[in-house]
Amino acid sequence: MTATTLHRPTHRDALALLEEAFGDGRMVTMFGRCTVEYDGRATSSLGPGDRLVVCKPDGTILVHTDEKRKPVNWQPPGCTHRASVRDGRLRVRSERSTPTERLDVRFERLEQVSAYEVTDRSDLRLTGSEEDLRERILDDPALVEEGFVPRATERETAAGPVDIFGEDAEGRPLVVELKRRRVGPSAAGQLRRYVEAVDAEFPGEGVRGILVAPSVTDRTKELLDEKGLSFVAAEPVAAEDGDRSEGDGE
Amino acid sequence: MTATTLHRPTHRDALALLEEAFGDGRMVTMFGRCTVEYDGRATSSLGPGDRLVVCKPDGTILVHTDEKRKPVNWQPPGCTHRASVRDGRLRVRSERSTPTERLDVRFERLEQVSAYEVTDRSDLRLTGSEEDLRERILDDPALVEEGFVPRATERETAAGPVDIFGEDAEGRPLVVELKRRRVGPSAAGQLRRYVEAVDAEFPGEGVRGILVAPSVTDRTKELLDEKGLSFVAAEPVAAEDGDRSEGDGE
DNA sequence: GCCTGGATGTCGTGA
DNA sequence: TCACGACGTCCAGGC
Repeated sequence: MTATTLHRPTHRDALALLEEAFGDGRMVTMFGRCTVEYDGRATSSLGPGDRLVVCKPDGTILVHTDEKRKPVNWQPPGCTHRASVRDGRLRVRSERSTPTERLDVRFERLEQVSAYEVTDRSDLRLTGSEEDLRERILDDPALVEEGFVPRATERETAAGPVDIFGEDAEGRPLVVELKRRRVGPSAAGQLRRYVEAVDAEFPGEGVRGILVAPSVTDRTKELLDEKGLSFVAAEPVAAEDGDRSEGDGE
Repeated sequence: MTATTLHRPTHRDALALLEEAFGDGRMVTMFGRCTVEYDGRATSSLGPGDRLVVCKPDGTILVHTDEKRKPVNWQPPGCTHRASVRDGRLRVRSERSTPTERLDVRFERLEQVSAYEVTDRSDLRLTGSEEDLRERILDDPALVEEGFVPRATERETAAGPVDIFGEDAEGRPLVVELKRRRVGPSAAGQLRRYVEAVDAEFPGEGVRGILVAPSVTDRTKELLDEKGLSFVAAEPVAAEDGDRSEGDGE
């Protein structure tokens, strides 16, 4: 892990560092007054302003202003970065094909350039996802309803894969759609399509559909009722029973 | 526009710069070996590794590895950043309420800290959006079909606002759903919901629905056909007729 | 504040 | 490669 930084570099010096860093897979940040042109899936133009530009060795480029979580401009992984000096400005160009996309950042003034070497990595562990909800229900199918017997996950249907497919206490086919958080009408439509597809496979068997999520919007509940579908409240992680006090320390 | 940088600072020096920068609204970057803990809408834990951390004055914080476009951890705008030294490590904590979310970044080694002052701004101009497609069609409704007469945009229905509502050459109500790029089955479902809602308003008038997009997937085309809906190919920006030669210069 | 739907969404997975 | 759906989606706009 090292960091190399140039403060108010000449374009020539900045160019040398950029080419070196792009070549040996270092991460780069630039800060300065620049314009940005993008052409690809859409087309955009960003007038002069102060921005932070991040270039990653996997081909990602991010242009950040001092607001918002999303970069104002970017390119996804897989792009090729090149730096050059044109008309007295330092230009960083990032391109890819399929789809054809190009991003040009032109600095009229560069306050700082840094190159960082990344050596240590470690993977993220995340809980609270839809997969956690699925595991929870497979552990305890009664969370959906008494007597529910899961038979398959991601079972293919004409309308796409069903999250959990099984039988209810009466032996009727049961389609379960999972959502990790509060849902809107689209989930009701999704479940309806699945139930119709499965119904076509098991005519006359009275296929049922249940949406499992922490909660649903009012409109969604109406839609479910109209279609003869059900909602069951469940969270991807078991709710805590006690409240925690949270101080500043550890 | 200024940049202040500390190379391999002591935690004490880094803390002083962070507090100063958080206080006067500067953007901050940090690079070093750190762990990250998040708890909020989900829960995650990231073991030690080299990362770039960006703190914005609007309360955004981003933790980037050397891969991917998305930060591995983050907080959205509106959070409060605080820095402190705990157990010999520099800790940056970012919190918000509604929902309650907390992010802790703990540096065991800090290679560099920088604070940037952002003064100049400029807004992004973007073309190729769904709104551009709408304007194109309102300019030339025959792009949808000969004789189409738009009557309203964002017209409210029981299923939500319809992109363009109008009449066909026969005077029948026509619902137009716009998508700026190639679409999947969800768009067919969305259009179907709109058409059903409008059909309930104009019983017996033979309400029609047309999906306008650059292209659709095969499955989506099937779904549209099943429901008696149509697809018309159109791009948000007029396609160029000639090919451009693209050199490296300007 | 909640709800809704677009996005240069990004990202993983499977065919 | 494309299609499809999840995501701590983010985000603007309405109410």
